[in-house]
Amino acid sequence: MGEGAGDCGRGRVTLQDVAAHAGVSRSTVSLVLRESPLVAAETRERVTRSMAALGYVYNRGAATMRGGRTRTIGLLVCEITNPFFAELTAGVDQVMDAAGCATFLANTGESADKQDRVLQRMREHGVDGVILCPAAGTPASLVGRMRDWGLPCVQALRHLSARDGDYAGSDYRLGMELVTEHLVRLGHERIALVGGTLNHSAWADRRAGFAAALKRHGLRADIVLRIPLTRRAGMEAAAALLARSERPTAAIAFNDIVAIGLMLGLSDRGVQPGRDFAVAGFDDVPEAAMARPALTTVATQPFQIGGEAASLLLRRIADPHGAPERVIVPTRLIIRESCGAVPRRERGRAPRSA
Amino acid sequence: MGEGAGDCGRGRVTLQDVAAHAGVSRSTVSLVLRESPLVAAETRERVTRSMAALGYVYNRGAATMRGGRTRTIGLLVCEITNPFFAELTAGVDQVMDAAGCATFLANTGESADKQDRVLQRMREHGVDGVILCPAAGTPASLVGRMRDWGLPCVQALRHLSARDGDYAGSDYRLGMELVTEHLVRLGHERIALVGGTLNHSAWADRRAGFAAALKRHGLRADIVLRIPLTRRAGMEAAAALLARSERPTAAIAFNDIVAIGLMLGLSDRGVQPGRDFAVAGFDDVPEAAMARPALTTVATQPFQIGGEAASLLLRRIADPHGAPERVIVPTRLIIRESCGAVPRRERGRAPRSA
DNA sequence: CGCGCATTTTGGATCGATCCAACAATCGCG
DNA sequence: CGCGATTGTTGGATCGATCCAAAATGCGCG
Repeated sequence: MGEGAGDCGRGRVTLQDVAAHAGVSRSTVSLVLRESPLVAAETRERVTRSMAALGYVYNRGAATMRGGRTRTIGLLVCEITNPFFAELTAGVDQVMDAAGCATFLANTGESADKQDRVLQRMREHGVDGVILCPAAGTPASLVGRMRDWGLPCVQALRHLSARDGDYAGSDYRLGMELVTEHLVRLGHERIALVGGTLNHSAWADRRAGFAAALKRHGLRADIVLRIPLTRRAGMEAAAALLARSERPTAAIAFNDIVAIGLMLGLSDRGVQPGRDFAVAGFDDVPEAAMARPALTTVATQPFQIGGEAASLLLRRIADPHGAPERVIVPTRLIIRESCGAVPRRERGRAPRSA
Repeated sequence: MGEGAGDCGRGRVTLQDVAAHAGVSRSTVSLVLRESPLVAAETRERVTRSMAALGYVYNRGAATMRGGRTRTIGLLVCEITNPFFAELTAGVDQVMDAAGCATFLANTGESADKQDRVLQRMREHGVDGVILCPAAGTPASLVGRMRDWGLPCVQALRHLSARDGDYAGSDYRLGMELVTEHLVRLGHERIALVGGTLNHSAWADRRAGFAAALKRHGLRADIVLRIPLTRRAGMEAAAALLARSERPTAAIAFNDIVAIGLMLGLSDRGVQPGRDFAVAGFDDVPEAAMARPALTTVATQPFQIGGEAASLLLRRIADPHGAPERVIVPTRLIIRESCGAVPRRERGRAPRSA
């Protein structure tokens, strides 16, 4: 069917074909495509009809060659199966879709090697910019290297250097101070921090907030466990916590997943979280409200962070030489049941959260 | 630094520049790039060094124009924040990364409109193919339309027509028969099915399996609830289940998230899942093994499905006119505690699963 | 009518890599 | 030495859209 250009499908309709069909020149069709006010209404109408009739598809690759942008960005996350990164991704997608940009996704799996490889590939594809959740072990020099490449980059959730480059994330430090203060107010003096095995800013910030809050009250921040960030590892960490000589009465986990595992491990050992032991999480994933007891945690709004990171990247692409920005999405302490009763015995049972 | 081509960064190094630096022609550099055996070892060496010295980046867009593939594919998922789709995405990423392809991700949010828009955009970017988890309400004609476009497409998890086009997914029907049989064997006669609000093949298949298994035993499949696929809706569905005149003794949920919500709702109402009421899930997300009681469910291995979908798409791109394939990843019934005791009273407490 | 001016339209050059046919260099061998 | 085969290398044309300077068109007005 149609102009009989090729044999069987790969005969793509070009702007030239549309021009011939509408009886105008390539240039005019190009102007119509880009909604230039220069073309007469009647001509525009005719060309538009020809495009529809031939089933024309814009070839963005060809357009790019003549010096333009690709309207394409890259998103590198550490672990897409982590709901936290999945939410971030959804936020990025929403903003980028609205801006008419397509997003390359790559799951680095915390491997700096894969991250390098993927970044290289995205460069070859000519992405206009990148949103990067740096894998643990990424050298801080990467930011400078990307600047040399002329590739706009927004770091998200984690950053390689405290002052360098664009960044969107939460104030983990403040969030951690909030929960820690909360536990101290409830009377806890021996509070454990249960973190991941990897070193990156999201961990350093949490740890700093934890230490700062305890220090303010003359308490020591010396109970720190480092375990894989899985439900199961959290469950197993309960034993380690209970076995300590000076047994802690509360624990704050790096994230909700670990906190929920921790609660399970505690109750499996006859220690009821929220009554015999306080547990707090971080992130406020949907699961947290549904846990039993419902989990006290710090909301970090990853979807919003994703949206902010995307908007910031679009701004940076439009103005590559602008001053670096750091967008901090506020955290909120969400008080539920899991830190409820300790150390005073509570009256009956804690109220259900809505 | 370097050749001083442009003013401040956008002066990209081209193949021509490399050629000049190495004292050969464009064509030779191009051959080196594509690892042709035609180039002399000494020349190859020299060119390689020049590329490194100038910081050359391959421009895949330009290469594409001359008729080649983009080495780019599109992945359209319904809801990336659903762990099931996130796992699928990770599986796709793994295979595509290994094949040197970049993946455009789009989150359609079950909107056929957004799906159309995104598909169009991906066509403009010249993707070599698409992995599509069709949004609910997608017209079955889409498969044919994509064929007309000459755009290879693998449907994943859901399909628009039972026989048309390439597909990778689980055998939901068989999986559902397995759980249903399991519950019947345990003595249940009034079993509820708790599904989502949307109509698509993943629901139709489950429902068919449920009905078939019950019919084999002369039981009626008439208790079917349709609720949003969230933990909270599952929790609220417990009330509806318990309120029915002929109260069911067991329920199978569309997925684990709903099942876990259901269990919470039941125990909040004093009905202990696994003892007073049997609950089964679907998918086997990590959370299922950690729930209390641990959830009996059907493992569907979304990561593997993603990998299979990606491999199939690569095959289809290599051979666009090959016969359609349907890859079915087997399901497994995972028996844990949540269907334990009913209807006979059980001795003591169910054993903990490892 | 011819000129200036505003409005539309146009063809050639261009982006950066690939394809292809042709060419240069080297070698074996009768 | 001449010829064909083999091995390396090359320049011109090409992909499809955009940029730009220039041309065509229409219109008002002295």
